[in-house]
Amino acid sequence: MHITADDLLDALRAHGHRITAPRRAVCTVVAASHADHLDATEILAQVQNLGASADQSTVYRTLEALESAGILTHGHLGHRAAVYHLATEPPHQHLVCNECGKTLTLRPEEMAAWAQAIEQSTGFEIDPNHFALTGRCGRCAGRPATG
Amino acid sequence: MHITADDLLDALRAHGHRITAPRRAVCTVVAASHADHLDATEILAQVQNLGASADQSTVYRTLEALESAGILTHGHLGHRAAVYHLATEPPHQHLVCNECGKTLTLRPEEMAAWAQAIEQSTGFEIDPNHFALTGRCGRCAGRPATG
DNA sequence: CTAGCTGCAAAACCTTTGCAGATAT
DNA sequence: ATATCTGCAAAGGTTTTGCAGCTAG
Repeated sequence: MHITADDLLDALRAHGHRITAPRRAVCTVVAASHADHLDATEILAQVQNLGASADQSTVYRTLEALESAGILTHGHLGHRAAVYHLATEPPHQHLVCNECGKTLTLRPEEMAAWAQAIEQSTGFEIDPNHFALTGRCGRCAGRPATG
Repeated sequence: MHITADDLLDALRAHGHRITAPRRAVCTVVAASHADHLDATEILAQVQNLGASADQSTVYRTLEALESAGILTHGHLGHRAAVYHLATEPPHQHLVCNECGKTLTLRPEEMAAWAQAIEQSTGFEIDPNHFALTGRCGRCAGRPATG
């Protein structure tokens, strides 16, 4: 089951944050965008689409509150603004093509073996959500996928 | 052998760029920092340490010229400014610890098998230089390296 | 000579911050 | 009642851009 706006509001409450109209709107947008990767500007735009009003700084502060409640995280897809996703989404590594800008997502299984090998040899525990890897997609590299 | 400032200047010339005093200075700094990862501000500072003068915008424009000549690349280590390194350095993936900020470097062999697996299943050709991966280092995760 | 480079200054971009007034609890 | 939140406006840091003049080739 997907997280709802109320779940997010509950998480805020549980962490001692207050519930206000702008926060309700941001939570509604974030809950509705569970699978997308919206940046703060896009979140603001959708809040306004809802007929609500909020300042950009309020959006950032609300997103920060959600992150501090452990229910939201942000990551970086290339040079654009940070994108936000629910912490309950399965962790996934993004691959962004330098040439055409296309983003693909690596499933956890495709990361796991490698991440574990790194972890064993270096002790380093990779957080796949935070930064995308860049390179060239199959089309741009002229090397179509075999799978 | 390492690349010298003259090699960099030759590369610029070969790509139809002109050689000027600020460019000589930037190339000297970049050649001298072959193993480091300097950002544009640090490069400017070192240019000035050399007694040369250059505007920040000239530094950026020179770095861009070197990149367009294919001899320099930049990458992102977390949220700081972009860092530059010679394209002739062996490709290496950086791992940056979210907690203590420590950066470690993965040797090409540690990337290769995984990168090839990704490439075969998705066609995507990973450029390991561009973005660091984040996570927690062994010390911060309380999980010391075994190798 | 002239295309390309320079410094300066200003803008763009994303994000954070200071503040005085408003509001949830 | 009061700690927290809000909007506004301004600043932060990095990078880009416009421009008039300078300079390498």
